[in-house]
Amino acid sequence: MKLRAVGQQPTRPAHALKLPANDFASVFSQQPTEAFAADQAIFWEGDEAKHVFLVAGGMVRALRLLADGRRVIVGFLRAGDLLGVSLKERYIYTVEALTTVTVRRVPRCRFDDELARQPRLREQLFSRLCDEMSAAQDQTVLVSRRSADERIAAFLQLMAGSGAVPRVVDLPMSRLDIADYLGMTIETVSRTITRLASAGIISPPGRRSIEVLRPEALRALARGEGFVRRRSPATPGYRHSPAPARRLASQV
Amino acid sequence: MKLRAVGQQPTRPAHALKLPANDFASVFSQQPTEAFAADQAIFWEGDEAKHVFLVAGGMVRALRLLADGRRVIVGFLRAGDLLGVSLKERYIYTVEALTTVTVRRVPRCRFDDELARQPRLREQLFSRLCDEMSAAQDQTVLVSRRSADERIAAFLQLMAGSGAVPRVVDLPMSRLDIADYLGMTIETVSRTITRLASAGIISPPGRRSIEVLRPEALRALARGEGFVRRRSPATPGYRHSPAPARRLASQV
DNA sequence: CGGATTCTTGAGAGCTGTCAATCGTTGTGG
DNA sequence: CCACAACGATTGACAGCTCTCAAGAATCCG
Repeated sequence: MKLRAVGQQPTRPAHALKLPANDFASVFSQQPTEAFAADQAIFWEGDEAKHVFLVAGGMVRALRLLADGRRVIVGFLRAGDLLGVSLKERYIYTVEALTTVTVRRVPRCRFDDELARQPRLREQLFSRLCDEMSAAQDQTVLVSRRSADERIAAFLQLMAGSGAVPRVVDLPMSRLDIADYLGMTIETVSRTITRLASAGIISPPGRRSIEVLRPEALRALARGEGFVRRRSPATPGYRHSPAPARRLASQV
Repeated sequence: MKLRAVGQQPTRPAHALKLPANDFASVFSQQPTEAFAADQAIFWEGDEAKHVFLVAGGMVRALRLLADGRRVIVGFLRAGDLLGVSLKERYIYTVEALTTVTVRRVPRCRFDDELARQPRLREQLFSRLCDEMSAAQDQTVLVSRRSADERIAAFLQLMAGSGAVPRVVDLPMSRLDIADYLGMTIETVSRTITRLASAGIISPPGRRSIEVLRPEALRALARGEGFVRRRSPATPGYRHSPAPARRLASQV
């Protein structure tokens, strides 16, 4: 099971603040790093979960494959994130290198031992699981109720990280990866990026990076405040689709 | 954090099989039950997570509200499921009674103590968290890549439970709840049920229950095998949308 | 029995997916 | 160093599924 979604800072729960810097790195630090080339699989969904991995560098995608070839990316993970904490016999998703990636691994039983031995490690793990859970639900929300504009905006924010949105956001993944994460097609991803660009919110990007011109506008979009408020929360006139869809361009 | 999705049997991981029947119930058994009427909230997203709850009877919905009133149901939980194991300071979703519900609660710190004291409780919790995670990703997959037919079929299977699909599936929740769980509108939910019914897969239901006439057909639909296989898994001709959409009726 | 609520059904529109062609980049070989 | 193939990304035209809006049926409940 992956831990800590991309873009979330490694927040420690309040009660863990004063602990010694005893984090997962220590469990893995003795292990050699292994390198994977882009698009190489690190493990597959359904494999016996014999190891737990820590991403040391680069970025990976976690995905599930449907019977007919449809693909869903359930997360992008980067340095510091854990892979394969399935706590079941088998991995629940496939993990593939997105860039060149280095990881360290420890046997599952060893990881469990450390957990049993170190209470604060448990706390950290629980905390990460919770973040993870929250991120998974965020993705569900994103994909089930938001427009293409909102999805792309939210995605850019996610990839920008949690701090102040930097001027330039790096996108190590292909359009297909983005599409499979957001539940869209590459064409719609492309069109949406173009639309946001012509609205002046982002700038016509290099292929693998995007410049954010108006962070507030992006944030507003990502939060579903697509320019117009609709009505009072919940109950009577209940809407399902995102926004009365004023054209983006009209707001520049 | 909710645990164990509806419809999943309470599988114990293999290594826990021989443990004494030392499950979460014991932690809660001393606590009095509290009752909630339908539509009453048990706790809200963002509330300080002071308690952990065990559902004793009835069914609840866990949901997230978007700023504009859009609602996403992230799970339906029933007797035996845990509520509010957030492991963070605050609950990450709202929980409301769907039917009349009884729950037991223990203070968060007490729950943590028990966890610290009882390794097998930890194992169980981890196991449940993993199931939960898996269920959350299933929902993402469902909502991001599947047609209305497939979503409803999968939903019915989920509500039917994991055993042999019973003849009659009970649906304690409203169409709106179903819609908000599946990322659709009530109209589409309704139309889809009608369509499945006229295809002879289910029978024109009572409002809150559905009879499954052809479990295999339902299962095939739910698994994305919507009657036609498309092409070889993954790679070249990569499709995003569910199916070449032969009319359902044509297969009766 | 009557009002209110929920669900169903209908007509139409819109957003996103599909198919397809073009553009631009990357990488290879002459 | 340039030509060209291969691939990814963009753009266009069109279709389709689901949403919106609206009205009517069914059910619930007082």
